[in-house]
Amino acid sequence: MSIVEFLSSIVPFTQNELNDIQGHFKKESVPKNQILVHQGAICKTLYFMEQGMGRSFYTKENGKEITQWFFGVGKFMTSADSFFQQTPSLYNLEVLVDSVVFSISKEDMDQLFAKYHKMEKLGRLVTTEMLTKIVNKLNAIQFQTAKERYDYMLAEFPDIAHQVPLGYIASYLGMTQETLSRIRK
Amino acid sequence: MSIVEFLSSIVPFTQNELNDIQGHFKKESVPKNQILVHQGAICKTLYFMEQGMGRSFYTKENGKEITQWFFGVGKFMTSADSFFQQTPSLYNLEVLVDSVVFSISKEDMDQLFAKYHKMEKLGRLVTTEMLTKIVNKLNAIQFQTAKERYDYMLAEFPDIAHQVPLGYIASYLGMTQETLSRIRK
DNA sequence: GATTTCCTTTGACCTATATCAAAAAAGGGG
DNA sequence: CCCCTTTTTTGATATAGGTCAAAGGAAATC
Repeated sequence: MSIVEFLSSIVPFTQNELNDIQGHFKKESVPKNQILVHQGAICKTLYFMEQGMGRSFYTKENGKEITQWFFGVGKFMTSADSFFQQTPSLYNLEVLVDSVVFSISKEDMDQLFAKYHKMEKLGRLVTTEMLTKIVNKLNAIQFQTAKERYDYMLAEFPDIAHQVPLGYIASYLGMTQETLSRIRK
Repeated sequence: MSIVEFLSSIVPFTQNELNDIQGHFKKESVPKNQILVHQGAICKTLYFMEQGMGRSFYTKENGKEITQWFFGVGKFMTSADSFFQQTPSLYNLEVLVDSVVFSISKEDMDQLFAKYHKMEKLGRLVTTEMLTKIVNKLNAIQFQTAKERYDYMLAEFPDIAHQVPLGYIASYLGMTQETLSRIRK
């Protein structure tokens, strides 16, 4: 899914607007395992995942990695907090397979928000959708058994669930890899 | 904090705009324990808490109530999902003490979003802030001990933490009332 | 002020999941 | 195709927090 298709699917931009907006995005190929943003750095770029997949994760004091979110095709990938408030990112942003992304800087994005009311609306809608998803995850984590949480994962990220190491999923779901391994049977 | 003060603190509206916007909100006094939205109903109204406090909660099959969020002075109170997507609410919305709210309907809100680019921006910013807070709660729930979670609660809702029944807080934090009681010592 | 209802604490026991350790399986590069 | 690394599975043991039950306190109602 191209960024133009994505934008159009949410808010009805004119062709001219789409051209202008698209001009602010830069298409990039990113090789597997590349880190787009490091924990502690300020995230200056928003990415749209055209092809591939990624995750955000942080490293605990004990060195263990905790996956915080997965990003599939057709999603915006960023450390939302860090990008929008320009504060140090709590997470690393990593591409999990060879991917193609469209990137845009904070300044350009702000410009688009300011220029197009419709873009601001799109921003609001996308943020609302993200909010809903996080609430879903929260409910899963807080009130469901390990087994049910895995089912939630399969439902939320069907395409991703079978393509990443078990440990990534386990930490995303707030359980150990051993537990997840036992559950899958 | 009045709604006008709140709006102005986020986006610089003109006096005319503020007057127009304020005209769409209705001031209401709501008595303690009143339910503003019932689980399963579509939430048609957004509330701004001028005075008082509230919570969202749902009732599990076994009859137990789970608090999902607390709303203090100067916050918007709604079942975000239900309000923005007009889908059945997963939660009840309840006022915990005698309160004063400003209410606005979905239609009026959409009108304001459409009329004022700045309002759309405000919507985006408020949603982003909420997103950040939910992520914080998620981290607390997922990776912290019961003791640390209580500390998070005290930090996030200092004014509310000491004014509501222990059970409300316990379920919000994903633990039993007994556990929370033991922790507080 | 007494009574009833609600809220909080305490105690004994239990269970899901964590931890630690190691074996088994899968995958990738030369 | 083999070796080395990474990932997954399995086993044994430990523990935070849950569950159930009941006693104390507090506070609303009459």
